[in-house]
Formats: sequence, C-alpha cells, structure tokens
Amino acid sequence: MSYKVLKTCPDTRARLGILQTPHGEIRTPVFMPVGTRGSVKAMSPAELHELDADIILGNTYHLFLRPGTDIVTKAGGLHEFIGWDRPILTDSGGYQVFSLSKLNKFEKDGVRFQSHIDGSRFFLGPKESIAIQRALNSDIVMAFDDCTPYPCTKEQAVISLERTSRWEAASREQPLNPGQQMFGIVQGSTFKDFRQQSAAELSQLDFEGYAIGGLSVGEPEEAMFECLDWVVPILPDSKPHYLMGVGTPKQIVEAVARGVDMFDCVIPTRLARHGSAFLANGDTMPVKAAKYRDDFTPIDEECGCYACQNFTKAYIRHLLNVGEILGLRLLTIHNLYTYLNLMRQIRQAIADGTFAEFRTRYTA
RNA sequence: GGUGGGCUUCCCGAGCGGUCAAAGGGGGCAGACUGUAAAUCUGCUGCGGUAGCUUCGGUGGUUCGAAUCCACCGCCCACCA
Repeated sequence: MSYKVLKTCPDTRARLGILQTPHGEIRTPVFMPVGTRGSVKAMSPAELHELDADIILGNTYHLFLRPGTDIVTKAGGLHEFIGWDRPILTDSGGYQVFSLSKLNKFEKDGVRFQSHIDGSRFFLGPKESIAIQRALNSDIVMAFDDCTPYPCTKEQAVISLERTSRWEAASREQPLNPGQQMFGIVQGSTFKDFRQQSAAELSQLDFEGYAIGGLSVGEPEEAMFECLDWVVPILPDSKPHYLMGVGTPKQIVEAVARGVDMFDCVIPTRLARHGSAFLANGDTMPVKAAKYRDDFTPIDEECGCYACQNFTKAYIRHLLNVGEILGLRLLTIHNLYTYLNLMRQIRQAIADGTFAEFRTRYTA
C-alpha cells in the first residue's frame, strides 16, 4: 500500500494522507507545481525545496520532443537529468491531444501528432506514452487518455470515452520500472452516466491512484464541482484522488472538501510570469498595474515568502515593467509559496478537525 | 555668410491636395490565462457619450478643400565659405 489515509474530515470528504514513492513521501492534499519541460519555469530545484514542494510534474509529450528519451535515459532518468531528488509525476501527453488538437489526428491505438516545434510527425499512444514515462522513470506515471474538450455533445463524449477506456486499459498492460506507480484518468465530459461509467471501468484496472481529467477546460465552475460530486464517492477510498489541471485557490479548497487529494495547475506560475500575484485569500493582484508604481509595501504584508520579506510592489512592478527576469522569478516564488502555504493550512485544518470551518471562512 | 535637408499626435517614423485624427514600430494602459505551443496573447492609446471639436514648428496666403502647395519667421542638421 503506497497510499495511507491518516485522517478524514468529519464534515466533508476531505482527507489527510501520505503517498509513498521511491523519491520520498507526498503529503496530501498536495499541490504539484508544473514543470512541463523539465523545469518549473523560472525556479531552481533549490528554490522548490525552499518552497517545500513535495513533488513536481513533467510532461511526456514535451520531454519526448526535447531533449528526447535517449538523452534522459543516458542522464540516468529525469530526476538525475534535472537535478530534482523528490518525486516526479509525468503527464502522459493526453492533455496535448486536447491542447494541440489542431496538430494531431486520432487513430485507433493513439494519436498521430505533428510537432508544434518543427512540424515533424510522430505517433503517441498508450504503449508509446508509457514507454517514454518508463524511460523518464517518473514516480507516478499517468495513463494515456483523451482529454475531452468542452463544450462536447453526448455523441462526441461517447466516442472520446470509448477511446479513453481502450487506451487506459492498454496503458495498464504496459510494464513499469520497480517502484513506479500508475494513475488512471476518469473522463466522460460533463455527463453523469459517462463519468460514473468511466470511474467504474477504471476501478477494475486497479490503478495506484485515480485522476479526474477533462475538467477546467471551459465548463462552468459549478459543472466541475458537480462532476466531482458524482465521481469521487465511487473511486476507491484507499487510493489517492487527483484532479488534473485545477485550479484556483478556492477551487482547490472546494475540491478538497469533495475528497480530492492531489492538484496541479499552471495558473500560479503562468500568472506570475504575466504579472499577477495570488493573495492569501485567493484573489489575484495585478502587480504590473500602474497603481503600484509607488507602492513601497510588499505584495502581502502577512506573506512569509522571500519576495514579500524583501521587496516592494513598486520594485517588482518596475522589474516586470522593464522586462527583468527577476520580476518573474519573485512573483513565481510568491505564487507558489501562496499555493503551497494554502495546502499546508488545508492539511493542518484536516489534522485539527477544523477543515469545514476553514472552508467556510476561505470561500466566503 | 552661402547652399541643401529637415521640424507629424508621448517617442521614432510614414504621409506629398480630398477616402487623414493621420500607416508602422516603440512606449504606456487595461484585460485574458486552469494535466504550459504562454517572460504569451488580445484590445485601447488627441478631446467628447454622440453630433462634433482641436491637431502635423509659427504666422499669413492659394484652393470648394491643406499635414501635404506658396511666402515670411523660428529652430535643428549637413556641406561649402
């Protein structure tokens, strides 16, 4: 048993847990910073340690294109290659089926991609994706799925779900390295019967964890929460539940209340590079805005991050304004700190049995 | 002193009689962003809510009509004395 639930919230479905991997423990609920191409953009591993990140993501599609599996294999695996000694979860490339849909074509056993970099053609299916993730030697391997777009008709959803089911079963059959574990991904768009069917089918495959995909792709927030209400209760309780690609701080708190243990999202790092800071209450602040030109206070007086302890909004705005990379770095540090700190507060609240109050206070 | 070139909206810069409130950059401002084709992208950028009003160094003039043509004045840059 690599996952252990330590405590459950008496009032919600929130759980406190520990996920064991060959590169260490992951304390859940967890937020996993996204490092698509072998780097959490603008952050060094030392800084991620300092921020207390338990685990980061990598991406099969992107790392396959560059530097390529041969290089990573030669380096001794992704951990060695990027100098990160804690757990890594690799996404399968299923999201790129969705996000790069203009550049690819479905086939029975996978997707014919055209590289967004040089136009070269290659094929990615469950077999290929898992083989790449095996070469990367990530701690958590994601099954290869088809991330359904939104809006989506029931006819499209059924085709997509059938494809995902087939691909995930094929993914599960692929060998893994010792210690690697694989998570399956529930799809089914915003249709209750499809979501439940998908969750039931996946449970049969006995994955080490269960992800919910195909959300936060444009559907209303309420629809996302509704999907969680359908799906999470029928996922195995003894396994971690991972909501892929989500989300805003308030969405994370709401999803934890619905029994989700793991999250990843590019929002904190991307918004940082685009000039916005997340505040402790979940709101965003456009630090690049003109009104902060002469504001010599930190982004957040209460924040314990390196940026807030040492720099003012006026200075960070100036750095952003003139295009100095330190501005992006400081905001990235701040946003990741805010996210990881939120997760600490969530875990503490569950441990203390006060998560329901925390949730009410936070989302108010 | 002479000859030639120039002065355009915050900046650079196009424009060479009507379709010009004026191309294109830059800068500025605002917005978007959810398993990252993203240090990216989109929109706005003379005033006014509209009708319209005020701009293209200055002042006059030519013309139905001028940023565009003419005269004078001012300033800048070249080269020649």
